[in-house]
Amino acid sequence: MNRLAEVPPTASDVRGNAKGAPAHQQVYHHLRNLILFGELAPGQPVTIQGLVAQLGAGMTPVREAIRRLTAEGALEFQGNRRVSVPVMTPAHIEELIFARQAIEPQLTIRATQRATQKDLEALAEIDKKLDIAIAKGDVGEYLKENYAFHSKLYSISDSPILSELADGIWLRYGPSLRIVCGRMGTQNLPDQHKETLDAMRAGDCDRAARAIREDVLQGMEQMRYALEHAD
Amino acid sequence: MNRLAEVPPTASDVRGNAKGAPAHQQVYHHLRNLILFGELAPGQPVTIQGLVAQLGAGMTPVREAIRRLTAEGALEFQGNRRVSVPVMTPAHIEELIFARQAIEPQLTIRATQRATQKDLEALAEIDKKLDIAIAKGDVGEYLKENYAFHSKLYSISDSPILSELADGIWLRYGPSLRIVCGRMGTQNLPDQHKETLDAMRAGDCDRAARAIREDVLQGMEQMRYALEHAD
DNA sequence: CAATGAATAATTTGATCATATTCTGAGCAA
DNA sequence: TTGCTCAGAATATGATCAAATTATTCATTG
Repeated sequence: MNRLAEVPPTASDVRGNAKGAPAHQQVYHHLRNLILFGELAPGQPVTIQGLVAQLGAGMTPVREAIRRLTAEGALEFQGNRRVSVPVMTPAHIEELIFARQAIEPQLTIRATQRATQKDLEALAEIDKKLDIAIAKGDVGEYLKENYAFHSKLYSISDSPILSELADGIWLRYGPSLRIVCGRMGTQNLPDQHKETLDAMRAGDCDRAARAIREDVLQGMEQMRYALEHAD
Repeated sequence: MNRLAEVPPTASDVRGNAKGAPAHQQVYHHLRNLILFGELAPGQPVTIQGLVAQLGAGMTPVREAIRRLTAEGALEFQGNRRVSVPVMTPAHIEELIFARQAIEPQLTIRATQRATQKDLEALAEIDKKLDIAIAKGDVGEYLKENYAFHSKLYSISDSPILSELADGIWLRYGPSLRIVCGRMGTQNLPDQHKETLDAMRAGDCDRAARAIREDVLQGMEQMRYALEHAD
């Protein structure tokens, strides 16, 4: 008993996977969301047997999910065969800043070229929810909607490889982002989304790219600053 | 019997891992090299049981290795639960070109800043072997040494995240690169390595970055051309 | 006598495998 | 064409083995 499929949806309501999906995918998505939205703290060890107990899944699916996340950089080997959530260092942030500002503007350009009316409306919708989350000071909701905005942008761009890269990068700073936001609240958060949307509506690739680049840089610099003044 | 550890080294001589490493890592590295150096053709299906038989490993390690490579984009799910080596499309190349020319120059800049005399000598050594391989028309050797050169550059840069990204990208076009080189031989291959080395010796970051960018672009454009005139 | 620390026992966790179950797609019958 | 059956392949499980960490013991020393 207590299989994953039988767990009540409230406990393990995992977004982004069908009910009938293979267990290893469900575990993967569950764990991924945990990491992406900061449910797991940096440095926290992730044990196979712990997840087996927590999710009511078998060892093999859990194992595979962990390998996958490890390959994506969302988890890291600790030399001895344990895995844990990576801790962010200034050097890591440096690299992530470069990678994001190199990739995301390009995705935005492509998205601008391909966006339909429907796409723009969907983005606007997400951005509205984001504003509400900020106004309410709801950090968890902010993280989800902010990710949703960028993620939607990726999917519009119709660039699977670059999207995957961007997604992978996002996964790497999820845990730390949560910590930073938790400390600073939702005020002073970057939001160049409206400028981005305006530019996209006008079909102005370069302006949209610049806006996203600005959004990315502001967010990352803020995170860097917060982490440097943490300990 | 017939465990991985007991197989004679000739059969499954897997580079880049210690003897005592866990089986899933050994399988991973083995399969990775197979893909990286074009032993597996694009489109070719990769079955779990096939690898179990071929490598003399158990199912679980093979399974994990496949998940990891899939996460890295070196293999892809085919919807139904088959896995195969991805085929390169013009759209994919487009994305890979952008990603490489965005990331590798930055890695080169960092490598130039950090390179010791020893590092430069190691690079020169690899480049010499590369020249020999080209002269001999040995495609397999060319692929290995060319990868070795860039890989060494990554490691000098001391930028783990960007290096991992670059490595992942490399993994995606390995199979196709093999095909292209097999068809065209080793003539007319790009080699801005000497220019890169010169610039690095002089500590000229920008010149080194430009040289690598040129190297990358030449190689990728050649591949694009070859693939477009393939079918 | 208390404190330290090396040696070892106990426990936790990871790695692997054999096996049972489920799923897919090809071949065949209606 | 549509539906059914079945072989083969993927998925999942729990048992077993191995490694590593933690706890404990006990002799030695200040």
